[in-house]
Amino acid sequence: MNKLDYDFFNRDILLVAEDLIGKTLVFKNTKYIVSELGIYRGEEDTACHASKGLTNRTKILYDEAGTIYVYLCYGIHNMFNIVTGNKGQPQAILIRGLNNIYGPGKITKKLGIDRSLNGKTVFSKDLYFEDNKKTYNFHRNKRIGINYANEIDRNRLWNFKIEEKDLNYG
DNA sequence: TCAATGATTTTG
DNA sequence: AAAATCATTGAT
Repeated sequence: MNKLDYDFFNRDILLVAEDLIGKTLVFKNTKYIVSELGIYRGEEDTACHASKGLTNRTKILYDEAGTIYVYLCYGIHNMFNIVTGNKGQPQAILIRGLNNIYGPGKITKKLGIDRSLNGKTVFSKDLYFEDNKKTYNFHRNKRIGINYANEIDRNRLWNFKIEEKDLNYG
């Protein structure tokens, strides 16, 4: 019905991110509002894992739109990303907030998402996104945790966030 | 402000 | 083969 399809994700990541913030993630029949996300856009983005080119780890970013990219950060936290854009164009959206839970590692811990989902897609029965026909007010902030990137990329407003007070479920 | 904790990447 | 680097979090 309102399931977000391949064409939705097969666009430039900035367009996808604008539309994905505030949409619903359906994971194992439970619904969550996407309340915060981060954008990592191509080899030119020094904050993006693909800035070092194609490696065994980053090759997943070059895959089809809608592919899931999960990697382990700091040996503890699984990071849940969705690949966007044309195949061969390494872009991914990091899901940083669901409902009032903010923090990419907290989300995957709560939902039980780990690297076994790496390479799967967001077009499955257990995991997909849908349009809830609602609009939310959100803010554009600097990305978090990317001090290793150059100044231009550090200053990009590629973190989108819906404040908790602006969330309404129902 | 700092330790936990391990896959990935580089040779610091 | 060894060291450094992390898209973080929760506890001091």
